[in-house]
Amino acid sequence: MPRGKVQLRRIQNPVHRQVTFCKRRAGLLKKAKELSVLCDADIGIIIYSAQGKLFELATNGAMQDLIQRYTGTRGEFQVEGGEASQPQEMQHEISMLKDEIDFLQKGLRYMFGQGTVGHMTLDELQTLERHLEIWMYHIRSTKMHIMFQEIQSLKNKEGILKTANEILQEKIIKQNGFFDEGSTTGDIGYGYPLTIQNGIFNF
Amino acid sequence: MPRGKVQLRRIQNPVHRQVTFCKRRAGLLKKAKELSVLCDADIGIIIYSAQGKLFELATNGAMQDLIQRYTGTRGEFQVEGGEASQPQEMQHEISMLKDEIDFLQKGLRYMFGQGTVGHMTLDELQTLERHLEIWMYHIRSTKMHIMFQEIQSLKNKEGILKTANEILQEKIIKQNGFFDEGSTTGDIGYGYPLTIQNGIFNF
DNA sequence: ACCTATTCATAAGA
DNA sequence: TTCTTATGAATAGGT
Repeated sequence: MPRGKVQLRRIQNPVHRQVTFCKRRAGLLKKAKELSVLCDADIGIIIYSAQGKLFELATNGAMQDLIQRYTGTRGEFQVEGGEASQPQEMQHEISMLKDEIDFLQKGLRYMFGQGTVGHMTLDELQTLERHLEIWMYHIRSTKMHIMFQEIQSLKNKEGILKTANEILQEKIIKQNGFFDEGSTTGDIGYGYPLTIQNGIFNF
Repeated sequence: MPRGKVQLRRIQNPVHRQVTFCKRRAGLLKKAKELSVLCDADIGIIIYSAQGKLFELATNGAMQDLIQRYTGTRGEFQVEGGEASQPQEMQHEISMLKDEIDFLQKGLRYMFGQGTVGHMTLDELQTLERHLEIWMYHIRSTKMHIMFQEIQSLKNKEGILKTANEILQEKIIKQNGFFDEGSTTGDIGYGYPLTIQNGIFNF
């Protein structure tokens, strides 16, 4: 909403998520109260945070009444022995999440294989996009690594050459001191130290 | 609110009240769904209109589970042993799986910035995919170009050093020929030509 | 149902 | 946590 639209997905940052939870929860309950008053409705809200904390609202003051009315309305539901269904729900959720992760991996096969992107659903495409990003990341990382190796190798080579060069120059100067005062340095006047720029790029 | 603030009391006009009930009810349920998704909360809402009509929402898909959880939480209903730890472990597993999915999703959002990928059409997504590939291609090309420049620069440097080195060696040999037959070459015996491998990688 | 003028809700930052 | 503020959302009153 404000300061940038928000995505309809689980907020990644836990702190951010918690703050938003507080704010929006307050907003939701406020809206519910308003609706109840304005339109003469009975409203009950039960909120369980991700941490399992309970927040509730019953505009008629008694959630139990509302629940009874609800359970009475839709049949013979009994409040008892709720132990079985809860783990079942969680099992289901775990299964769903694992399926999503599995699909992320399946995406690679899609792309490597005959690339049957044509008949994919919107959801599948979105998932595939995520996978594409990861895939490209790995490829890029590998390439970077190899190129760094090459660069390092060349720099080492450069160092060896420079050292050899210095020794050779010393040798010449030394020899010149003994036997020759001529223009020897002119022959090797390549302008060392080199002025070639290093650090063209940074990572 | 708009077109004049509304009083926080029961709307007198029945037609007006009914319209407002519909609108605000929809808004409330939408907000609840958003809160549920954004903050990973389980939310149940029960609304009885003044006429006794029921409207409900359960973000986890099962209002009855929520009611059971609720009555279990605040009632004296006992949890028989063994089953208690299981849900906690599953909660943890769910959290881990969600984190993993979050991680996979983070990449795309990063690239699209604050992009509103959430509510795009299939065509828009396809276009976006093409743009993504082109974009990545350009980024990669630019990086490759810069790295090639660096490599080329290093190779040039290497060539210059080698040339200088050869000239220096020739000079020494020449000087030795004139004045000294000693073990001059031993001093610069760095093993040229170099044996460092080139072509570690290919593009 | 659809359309604006307004007010409301709230994300981000302090 | 609370306050501020810029901005997206919700919606009251019409059509």
